[in-house]
Amino acid sequence: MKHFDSLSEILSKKNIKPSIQRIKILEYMLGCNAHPTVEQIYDGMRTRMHSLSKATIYNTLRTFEEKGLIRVLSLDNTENRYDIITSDHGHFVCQTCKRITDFEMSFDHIHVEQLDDCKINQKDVFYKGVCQKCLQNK
Amino acid sequence: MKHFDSLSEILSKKNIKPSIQRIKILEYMLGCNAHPTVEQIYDGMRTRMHSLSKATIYNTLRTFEEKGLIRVLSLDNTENRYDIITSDHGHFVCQTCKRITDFEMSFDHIHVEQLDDCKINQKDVFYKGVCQKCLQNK
DNA sequence: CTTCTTGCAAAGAGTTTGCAAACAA
DNA sequence: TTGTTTGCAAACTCTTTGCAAGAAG
Repeated sequence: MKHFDSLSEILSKKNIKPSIQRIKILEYMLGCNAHPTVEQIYDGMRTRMHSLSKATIYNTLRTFEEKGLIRVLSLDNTENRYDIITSDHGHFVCQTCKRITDFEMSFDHIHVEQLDDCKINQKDVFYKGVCQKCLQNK
Repeated sequence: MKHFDSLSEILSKKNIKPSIQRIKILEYMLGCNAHPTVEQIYDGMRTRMHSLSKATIYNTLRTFEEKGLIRVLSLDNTENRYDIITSDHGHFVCQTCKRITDFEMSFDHIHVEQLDDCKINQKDVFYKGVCQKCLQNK
């Protein structure tokens, strides 16, 4: 199976029609292990795709989110960051360099009795602070 | 000790000069056990305080955040929500009614080795889903 | 007097939307 | 054809900022 086909299949399985733009954006998100902003996606993709509109990126990312392909990280009401959903993990946000690092953690043993009657769709853990690199550069 | 004095003292202890507006906003935040938006604070306070500017609320809340009095919950890049900092707790966000409920949880036993070299200032846990009430109303 | 705070209006940042053209089924 | 997606520009929402007037010490 070719690379391109598999991307296309990921989309189809989620009931997203696989347009070129959507495939390329998915490819970008999978290849990029940061947590890019729309701006970064836009800049990063324009080298290879000349006519791509930010509106399309916004729309595509929203579609992806609705279908459960990505997670939107809204950290401080500035730019959103986007994260391909893989396994359970927490996010560490460096308040200095704004970089986000994933860290492994399982949510299984965090049981909250108080929420037994609610339907829980998503669990997010954010730690905020200063990363090692920025601590050293002070 | 009078009520007003104690509010004023809370601010002074955090090195925030206790202006009328700041005291009133603090009072509102303490009395309100929701997680209000700026709009809600504005509406809620105007009944008792006629000349109050939104800019002042924004500025005050930012000051409060910087001094560690409140926490800003940026959930989806729409309006921010503001939370008086008390003890450790998680937040459950109902995606239907948008209400936020606190739930008790301690972060102590969640140790992440990977982050040992980082300075962690804040830990946030968000669960998102549908609350009991909204599940019933379907 | 000097400094900090308030309130208004304007500016700014990020995101969404309306619509015509392009594309796909 | 018929419906969906794209791309541009304009609109929109929330937040911040500049500045003059006011309050506090």
